[in-house]
Amino acid sequence: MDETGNQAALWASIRDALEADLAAGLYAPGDKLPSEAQLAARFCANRHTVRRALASLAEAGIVHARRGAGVFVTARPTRYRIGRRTRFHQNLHAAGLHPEKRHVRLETRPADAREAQALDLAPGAPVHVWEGVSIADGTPIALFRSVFCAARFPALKEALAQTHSVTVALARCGLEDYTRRETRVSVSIADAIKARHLMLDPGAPLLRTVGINVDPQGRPVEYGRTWFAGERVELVVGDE
Amino acid sequence: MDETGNQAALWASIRDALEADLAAGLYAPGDKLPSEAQLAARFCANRHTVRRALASLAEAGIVHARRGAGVFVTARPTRYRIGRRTRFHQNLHAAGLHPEKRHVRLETRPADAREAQALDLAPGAPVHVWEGVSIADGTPIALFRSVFCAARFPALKEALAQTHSVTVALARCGLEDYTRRETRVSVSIADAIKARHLMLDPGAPLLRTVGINVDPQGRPVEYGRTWFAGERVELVVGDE
DNA sequence: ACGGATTTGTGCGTATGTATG
DNA sequence: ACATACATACGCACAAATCCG
Repeated sequence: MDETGNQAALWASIRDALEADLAAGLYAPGDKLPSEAQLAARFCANRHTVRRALASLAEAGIVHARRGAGVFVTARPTRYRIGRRTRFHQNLHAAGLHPEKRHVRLETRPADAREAQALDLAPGAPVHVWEGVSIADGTPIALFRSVFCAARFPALKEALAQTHSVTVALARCGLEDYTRRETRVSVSIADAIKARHLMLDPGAPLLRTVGINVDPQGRPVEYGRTWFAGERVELVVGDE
Repeated sequence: MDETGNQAALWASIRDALEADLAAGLYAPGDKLPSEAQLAARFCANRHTVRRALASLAEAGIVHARRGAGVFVTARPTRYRIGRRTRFHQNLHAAGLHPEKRHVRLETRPADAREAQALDLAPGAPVHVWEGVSIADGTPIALFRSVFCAARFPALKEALAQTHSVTVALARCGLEDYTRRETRVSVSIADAIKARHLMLDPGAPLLRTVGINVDPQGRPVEYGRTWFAGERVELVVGDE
């Protein structure tokens, strides 16, 4: 019988008990659960029965097992909302996290072909490039690279260096508002450099977004690429 | 020198030429490019210069190299738009692809906790579950699992079996219109079963979306989970 | 760098209760 | 009443990955 009827199966009770423990914060995200043998002893059940319960939790993405290591509480992915008004600080602050941005590179250089096309500039036109790591509550969330037209926003580089915020820096340069025209999402694999910045293993899956922010007249102002740590982020679209 | 202004660097020209070839469809996704030596001969440049161009393409995710094998065109043809009006057939048909859905499972069973919560049902309430593979031009794009309230749409199972279309089947059951309330995007890793369905290697990264479609009154009607083949799909959000 | 202990993954065998026809 | 199928539960053994001294 499923859990359809009169009596709950033992494994389902174990799952519920573990789920309650997790909800109560007894085990924090990233923590290792007691070994299957220990759990079997605690619930006075066979290890297979415990495994059935753990499988149910794993299927729901609540825990995940690593052979030889243990069963771990899946770190709650931070929900990152993407839409017409994607703002990093607002986004994470609303989620109760402490957002932070660390500089990796900030320079002015000629645009390459893709950047020029995205920003509707002549190839080789000077652009400000800001690269950094987005951090929430101390753990790196994403690596970003934003490109802006340097001719239109001459003072943007200093503004970014001072404010660490695209929204504020653009406002200082006279742009009151901007919106996201389109975001494309794909997967990519962390190379050695991205892995180091994000504190991941090389080869870890990343969520790659490419977006263009436009001014109220619809002209592109920012060409942004972001690589999110796949295991730490869930993107949310809709319901703006 | 970079492409610092006056004159385009040779490697950039080579990259642009290759990119044009790719855009022209000269090399199809998955194809192997000519060897670096052959390309060097074609462009009358040193192999290092060709490698610089290929590196630029690889960095953009357009090609990827496999040591000892060659440089391959990254298969990322399908841009799949997600938004308030996500419709599989429309979506791919608009992209000039031939969409198709293959049944994997179609059954009625009690809802599990998550499904019940998503659809706002009592736990264990009967739901129709439709699972299948979305195919575009013969290659599998995604694995989907859709859950509907069986009490509200008693005839939906047959309608799905006949029409292979959520939109049409729901219309037959009296629901004229529905919209996507929210979509969550995350990465996951293909297990053996998903890999077989999607014709991928186990361990390949997937784009996982979880979405809820609601009727005009805002009541949830479909709880849909989809696993896209990461290397074959790019999700597009915005500009609806 | 290596070995042994720990932990999860997998397979098989057995037994029992329950729903189905 | 009976056979069958299925989910549940337990036990044992070994493989594979990991951890730690």
